[in-house]
Amino acid sequence: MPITKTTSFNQKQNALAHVAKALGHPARIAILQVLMEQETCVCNDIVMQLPLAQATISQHLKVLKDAGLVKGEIAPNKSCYCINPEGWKLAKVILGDFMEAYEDQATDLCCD
Amino acid sequence: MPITKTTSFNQKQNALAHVAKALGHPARIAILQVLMEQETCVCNDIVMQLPLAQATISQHLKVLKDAGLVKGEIAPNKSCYCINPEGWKLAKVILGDFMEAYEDQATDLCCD
DNA sequence: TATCACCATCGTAATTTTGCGATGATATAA
DNA sequence: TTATATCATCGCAAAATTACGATGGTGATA
Repeated sequence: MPITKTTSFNQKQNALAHVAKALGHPARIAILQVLMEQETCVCNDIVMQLPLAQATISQHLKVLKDAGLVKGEIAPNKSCYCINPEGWKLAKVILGDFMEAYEDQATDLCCD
Repeated sequence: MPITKTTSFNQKQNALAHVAKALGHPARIAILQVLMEQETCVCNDIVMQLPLAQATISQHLKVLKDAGLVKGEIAPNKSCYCINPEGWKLAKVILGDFMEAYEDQATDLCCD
């Protein structure tokens, strides 16, 4: 595979793709929803609420952490895993800006 | 892999993940940006503007079509590939709703 | 008809993702 | 000290993604 993904595109494109990719799996969406509903940051309720093994959840959480959507203080026993407000806000802006960039002025001009 | 992704999660979660996944690759972002800048729907400028083979672009376009973000009338010669206004709007809502669902009320409560 | 431009699809190879059991590490509770 | 609970990580297997060359199909053009 000659083309190396990350070097061929600019920073914005890579950043956007990175966040979107993290959201690109239903399990990860479900995990985020659990974290949203959770007032306290107590964790591992995730494992109970989802039909996935603990190792799998942990893996998904890592992806979400890498994307900056989640942060976690791994204080064993008093575990803490929650949404990263800064990262979330940034993701919202990045995604929002991109989606807003297209205004459907061409609705009637385009294709059929 | 016992758990079959699509059956274990609800419709909304799958729909969201599906769109996000389509956005989860820099090449696809770049393709959409080309389509956004393109007033006319003339295509294959994409192939010229990106460092990817035609077959690869075509594959990415298929992913974007499946996600409803792009539509294409394959009228040979007078080709037409453009952003799908309806699908785009829907994606914007789906993504937007999800990202808005989290308000950072817990910024100070959470973790550290 | 033969050629050209445009695009989908097939076949293939490398890489990445996904999922899970097993294992280890760490702090608390018994 | 000995469990127990919580979570990360390793190792493995199956599946999906990514990229490309080659091929084929189709409409316009020479």
